[in-house]
Amino acid sequence: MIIKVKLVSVLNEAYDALNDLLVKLFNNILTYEEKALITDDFKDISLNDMHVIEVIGLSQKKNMSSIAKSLEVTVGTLTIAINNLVKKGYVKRMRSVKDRRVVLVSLTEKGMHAYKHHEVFHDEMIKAIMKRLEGEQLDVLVKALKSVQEFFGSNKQV
Amino acid sequence: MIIKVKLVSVLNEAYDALNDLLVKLFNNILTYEEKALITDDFKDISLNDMHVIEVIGLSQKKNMSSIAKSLEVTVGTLTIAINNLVKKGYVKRMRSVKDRRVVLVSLTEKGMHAYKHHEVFHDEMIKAIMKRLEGEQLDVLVKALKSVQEFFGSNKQV
DNA sequence: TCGATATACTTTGATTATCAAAGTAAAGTT
DNA sequence: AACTTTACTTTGATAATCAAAGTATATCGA
Repeated sequence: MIIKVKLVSVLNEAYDALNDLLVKLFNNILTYEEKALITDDFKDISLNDMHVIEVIGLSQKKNMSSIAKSLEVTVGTLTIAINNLVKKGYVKRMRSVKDRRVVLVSLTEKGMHAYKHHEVFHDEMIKAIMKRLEGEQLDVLVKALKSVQEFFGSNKQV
Repeated sequence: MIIKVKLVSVLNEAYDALNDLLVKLFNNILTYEEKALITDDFKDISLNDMHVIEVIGLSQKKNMSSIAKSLEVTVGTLTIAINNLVKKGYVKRMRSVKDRRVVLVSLTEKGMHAYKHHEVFHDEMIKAIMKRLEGEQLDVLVKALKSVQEFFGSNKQV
């Protein structure tokens, strides 16, 4: 009897802890990310702008449709976001020569700097986690997160 | 707009795995939550509305300032959100008798139902996570999340 | 090859969330 | 009683978003 009660309370603790942590984590990541953006160099980009920049990436040019798909917004919405980023000098637009309907988008020098700046935020976060976990714990965490991930993966069409 | 980030730097496998998992987890929770909201009963509330309802809660009445603070928005913004929720029948407004400047907000029956509905989502999510983790794994996950939490906590004023 | 259809994008009109600043009403202070 | 502070609402402006209409180019079928 006592054992049962104890087990339940241990589980409850984990339950509460998880619930609490997930909710807080969520908000904190958002606000932290927001704040990490506001620097002297890039004071004119929003978090939203930054995510567009991330998706465009450093490598090749991307067309509007594929970027919109990655961001899960309509192409119309993206057009407006890109207009903005072009105006601010972070992004270049080009017509494809092969198919003149297609608009190819890429980062300017300034855009690439912003991209790299934002990268630091993620880097610090991951390093902070890793620093606090030792050896096997890290493996266990990765496994745990993977199984959580599977849960969401299997429920995507809900 | 969905948040998507890719890191180029390759420190080691755990680093990449963590980065990938955290980013995915973040997006998945968001979309899952969004979808869990859309039901026959509550088709007129946004995720945003839901968060307001969540903060108001089931217990006592809350004044505008404290709700706005919890949500980290201005009171003006909240006024508009509350107008909306009152119009839709989820929330009641009342003047405080003690201090007639103060507006006290609480959930209607309908609002409480919405609150409970959303609670079930959280419950299912946490239970699903716990079901997939065994003994030590759960522990490690909680510890890891706590340390991430600490990282953000200690960087709040950045 | 021409006309119809499809594709890639932009524009438009509407809605929602947001803020800062101005406005209103009540409470507190001197 | 006059001034200040507090609690909230309103206003004006901006950003993100979508659906639907519009434009230009490409492709396909007869």
